[in-house]
Amino acid sequence: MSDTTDIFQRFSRCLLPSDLSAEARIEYAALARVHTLKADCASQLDDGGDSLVFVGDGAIKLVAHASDEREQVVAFYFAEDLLTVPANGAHRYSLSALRNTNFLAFPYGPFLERSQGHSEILETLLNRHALSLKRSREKTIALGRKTASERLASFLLGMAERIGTSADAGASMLLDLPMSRRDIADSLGLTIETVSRQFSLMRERGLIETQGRSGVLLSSMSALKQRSGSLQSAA
Amino acid sequence: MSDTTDIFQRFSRCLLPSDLSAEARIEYAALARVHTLKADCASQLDDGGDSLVFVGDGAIKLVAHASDEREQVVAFYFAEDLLTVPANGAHRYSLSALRNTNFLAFPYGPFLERSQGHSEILETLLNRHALSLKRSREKTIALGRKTASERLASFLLGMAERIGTSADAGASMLLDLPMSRRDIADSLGLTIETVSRQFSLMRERGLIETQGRSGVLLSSMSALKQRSGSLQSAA
DNA sequence: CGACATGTTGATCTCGTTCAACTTCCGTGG
DNA sequence: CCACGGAAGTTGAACGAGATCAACATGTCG
Repeated sequence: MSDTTDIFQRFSRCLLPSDLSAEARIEYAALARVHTLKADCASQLDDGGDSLVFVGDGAIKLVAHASDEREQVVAFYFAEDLLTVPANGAHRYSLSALRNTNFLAFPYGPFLERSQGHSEILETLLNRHALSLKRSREKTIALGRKTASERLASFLLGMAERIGTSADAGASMLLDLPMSRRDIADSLGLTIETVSRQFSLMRERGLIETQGRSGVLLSSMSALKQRSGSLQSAA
Repeated sequence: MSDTTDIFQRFSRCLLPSDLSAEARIEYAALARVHTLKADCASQLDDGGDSLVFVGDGAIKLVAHASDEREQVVAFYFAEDLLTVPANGAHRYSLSALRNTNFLAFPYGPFLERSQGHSEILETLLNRHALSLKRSREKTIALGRKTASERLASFLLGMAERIGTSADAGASMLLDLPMSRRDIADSLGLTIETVSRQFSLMRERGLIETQGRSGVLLSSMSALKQRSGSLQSAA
């Protein structure tokens, strides 16, 4: 879909200041490594340091591997998202593509050095980090204190916000989920069976309709919000 | 302990560049609000936007309130830590002191505006955000995929890193925990009873010794790491 | 020293897991 | 275009880690 120059241009357009010099752009390009990942393929990309990743198109999951074959999906990312992949510490992190995906990876340290004094870039990075942190905290709340059905409701609402297409004036939304039930389970700290059962329950209750493996119609956003275990006032 | 000027000076020393002009410092000071919180007291501090908080001394917890009386401790913070408190969205956030605490609160937006063009400050903020994000992700892994005993082991190791005092050459460490069993439970997504039982189990297994409510001696850091559900190689 | 919060321990229950069988979806090749 | 096969998803039954309910112990502060 995108070739090498396309994706860097997209990055450039999304994240670099419009008045940045051509030389500076070239310096960033020199740091970037283009990755193309087919669906279901994983990428390690630990160069002895953190990585900064810009998603060109497609969809990926950031996975943390705890000790023995236990996987936790830390987050999902889509086109134009920016994320950091930690170097391997207490847990091993990897990126996997949910569908065919192109992304750009920068070594985090050198990227920051190159950005010394470029406030606009730093500010953009800061905002993206803040967004990641906010989402990570929401996830903490879900995993720490919510039931299986609340977690799934929160998940669907979160996905609707990011990749949903709105149907009748926002009362309902349509989702085309790129991730499998296993991915959802690994993201919500549940098993595939529990996720599947919760999908069925929601279907029975008329909250959602499903179409094939990936299509989900959120029939009533407000009802879903009520069942997501969040504050009522935020509905 | 600290008075108003003390805490701003500490902030200034920790986070502002050493070559920053006196005028600029005064501008930051004008944005800051000093808060003094007695142990067990909470502070809302939602001025219609996110807040940036610098902890002068003491210890605080960032708490998210899900719907009905369910609380999740999102993170603990100690002296010289910097954190963001999200404005109320899907969940309501508040800060509570674990012991008497002084902290500085800035409105996030204005702080950033004031920092326009000050790369050093932005970079510092960026690093602090990255640290918060890393910790939040570790927590996600713990809450998503670890057992009660692994969660407690991870928690104790994390606390040792931040507020522990090392005994015999690092093989064991001493902790003076400022938070109650309830706080620990709310942080780990467990109940106080489960946390208490896990403490007892660890004591029986010789992994820790406890002294009163807050004293914990981590007798064997390496054994604890093995039981924390992390990668072996990272031990 | 005494009172009451905080913490511990025990018995029972429950939500989500595990193990297992079955069904549906979807890509592939005839 | 359809039929086949395997992967993904669903459903059921039994189990278990942690929750809940309840009683008791201990630490800390007045």
